[in-house]
Amino acid sequence: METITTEDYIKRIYEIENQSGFASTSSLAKSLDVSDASANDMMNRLSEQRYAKYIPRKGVQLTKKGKTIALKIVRRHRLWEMFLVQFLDYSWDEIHNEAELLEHVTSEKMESKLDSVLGFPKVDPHGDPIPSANGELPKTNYQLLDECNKGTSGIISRVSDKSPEVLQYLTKIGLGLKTKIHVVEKITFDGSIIVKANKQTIPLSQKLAQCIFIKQTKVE
Amino acid sequence: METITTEDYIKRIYEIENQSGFASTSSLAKSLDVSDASANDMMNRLSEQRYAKYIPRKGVQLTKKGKTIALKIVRRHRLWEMFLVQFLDYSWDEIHNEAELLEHVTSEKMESKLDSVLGFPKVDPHGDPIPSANGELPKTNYQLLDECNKGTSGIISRVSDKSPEVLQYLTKIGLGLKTKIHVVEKITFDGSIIVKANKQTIPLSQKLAQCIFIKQTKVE
DNA sequence: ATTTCAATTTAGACTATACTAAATTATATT
DNA sequence: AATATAATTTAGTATAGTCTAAATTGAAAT
Repeated sequence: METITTEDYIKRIYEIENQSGFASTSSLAKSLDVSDASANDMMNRLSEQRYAKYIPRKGVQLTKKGKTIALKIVRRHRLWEMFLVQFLDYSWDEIHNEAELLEHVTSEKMESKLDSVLGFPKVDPHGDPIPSANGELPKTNYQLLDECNKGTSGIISRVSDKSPEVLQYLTKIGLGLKTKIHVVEKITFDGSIIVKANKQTIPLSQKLAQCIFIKQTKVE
Repeated sequence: METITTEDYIKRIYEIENQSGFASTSSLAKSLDVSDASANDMMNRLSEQRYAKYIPRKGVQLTKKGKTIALKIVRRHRLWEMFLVQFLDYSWDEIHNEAELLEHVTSEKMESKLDSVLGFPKVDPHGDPIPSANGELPKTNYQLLDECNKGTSGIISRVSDKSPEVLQYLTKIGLGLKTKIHVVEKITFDGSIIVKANKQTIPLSQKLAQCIFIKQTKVE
């Protein structure tokens, strides 16, 4: 059976692996804020217990067993986030850390009751897809705002950064899920991007534009 | 800061202490299903950290610090139980173990949001009083059914046993919180008690009658 | 007063997780 | 090819929790 710690590692490996194919010792250590030695240790243990395949000096990749756990936890995390927003009146910038704890104390029964009272949602309050009970992840077809050309229109559909600062800032400037935006200008100098939304013209740094996904309505 | 384990010990000490004044090594060990040695160990650690006063060969008693923690956890436990029943459609026999986990991952914010969406409840689904945010326990004035005389009438207001078996059995024979009952007969032979409820005559073992508290409406 | 038995405590060992410091290896640069 | 740098691994140690087995203590019964 998995401990909270191993669940956290597994989930993090899953996330890193999705981005770069392998979770290296140092990426994992940095991401979980532990020493490289600790991460290395855990990689060995996870590999012994067949949650991950360990390729020395390269990193780990989850096995099927590991991936199943990861998706379970991601599912629970996202269901809880929905729940906090819809039933406890939380806002999208306050939920990540709470769900980070709740995800580890969720029974099958609770998971399915949550799912049901929420009306079987497909995405969470940040637009992240919620894996199904049997571990399937709905495919989405979003475009990174940073990669959209001038003239593109779309609807904000996902924000990948979960830090309160970023989410609060977006709220402050009037951007949230479902907001319609239009790319007015791309500044080559610093990669920033100027969009129109809610009848306002808003400049976004490149870094910010790299956290925002839109569903395109018009391609230029 | 408290770990989940120490929180569990503290809560259990609180419960045992309320019943018998002291939590002894063996009572604690038995109740938490650990060895006497482990319980003894923890008693020492809790005492070092000033959660409890340890009287050798006698047992522990919570300090003010310890009692504050205990009440916090009890509060969270009972709020979650309410929540599971009211929002997730759980029944009273399914909630104890779930709340046992949730109570340890509950922030101040979550606690107060729960309290508020529930309408600041005073008791949980088993009739147990919910400590207030500043650690006060509403006083109740209930009578143990086992101690009621023939002729007494009242309303079931609290069930102290939290095991699914007992709670399911009560449900099955038509007894729950708010059920009106009347003591028809007390059998000296085995201590059992015969009550009338929902127009039915129901025999209850002494052991069962010792789990049920009523609010008296008529004393004989 | 002594014995006996149950409860308590101590001793020693194990696991999971973390750390720091040192050693090793791989990669990139000259 | 030789070296410098960065990443990884190993070694050794710490802490919180668990256990079993042995030693101690206290209280009840003879």
